[in-house]
Amino acid sequence: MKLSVKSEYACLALITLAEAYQSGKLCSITVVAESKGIPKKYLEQILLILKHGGYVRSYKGPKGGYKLAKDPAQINIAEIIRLMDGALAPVESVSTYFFEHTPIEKSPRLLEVFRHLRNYISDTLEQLTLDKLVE
Amino acid sequence: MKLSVKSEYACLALITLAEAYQSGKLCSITVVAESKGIPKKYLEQILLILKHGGYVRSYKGPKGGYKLAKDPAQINIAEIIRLMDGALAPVESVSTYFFEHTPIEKSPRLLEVFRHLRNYISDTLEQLTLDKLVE
DNA sequence: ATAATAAACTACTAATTCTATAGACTATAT
DNA sequence: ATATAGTCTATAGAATTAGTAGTTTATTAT
Repeated sequence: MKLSVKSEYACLALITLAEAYQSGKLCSITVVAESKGIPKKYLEQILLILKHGGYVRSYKGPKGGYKLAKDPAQINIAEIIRLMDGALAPVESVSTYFFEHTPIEKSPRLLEVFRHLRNYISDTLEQLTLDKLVE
Repeated sequence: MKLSVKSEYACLALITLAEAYQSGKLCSITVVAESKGIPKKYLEQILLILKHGGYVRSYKGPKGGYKLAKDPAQINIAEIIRLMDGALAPVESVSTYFFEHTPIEKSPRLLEVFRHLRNYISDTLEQLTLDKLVE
């Protein structure tokens, strides 16, 4: 019931890019990694996933780097975590994305509570867009 | 951001024992395992942890088995999950139990949201006592 | 007493996941 | 041409998870 470091890194990287969004400037992997204390080679993979997900754009060569592909207000934390870690659900079977049989189904009331928690977390993080996270 | 199977098994086992609580009858590991579809030898370990945690009492020998050590209304799901899986926090650094440095600290606003989620999950599961889960 | 039953305990293993590193390749600005 | 910066694939070490195995201890019934 915890967030992966990978998701945390993804959020931090996007926040960094969101801060640079107004100026239109690019940020290199190195700059992002150093500003947030993220291992550079690991961040590389994370940014690639974000790129394939359509959240960032990249430019090669000197003066190259990354920038957000859309407005910070159009990117929410829920979708980022889902992209990096999979479903947000506290229990797999509560997920709306997959349905796997898990033992907890044997208690409908417990399942109900976890479903509620999933919705709450989901709603909260869907409303949390990058513009609300820039300093 | 998901619950372990171990926690799910623990909750289901306790619900089973809560259902037998009024009658005062004991439930053997075999009975609990079969009624909830839990691997018997794994459940054995889980019940042992619950016993050491003071949640259940056990009796050896023929006619032996397990029963709750306290009233179902005195046992909440939050403490069970903490016992089995550790802190409930969606992010370690939000935990009140340990303080470890995690990357997310670099964004106080994000940390704030996760802290809120932790409290919400915690409060919800602390109010969820076993008596509310019996059929 | 003894056999049967059921919990207690310890050790182990197989698979998966997570975090991170390595290195070769491609594109681009100067 | 060269340096810079992203792309891609592979891999490795550690930790965790879920589950199994086997032996020991206590208790009940015969």
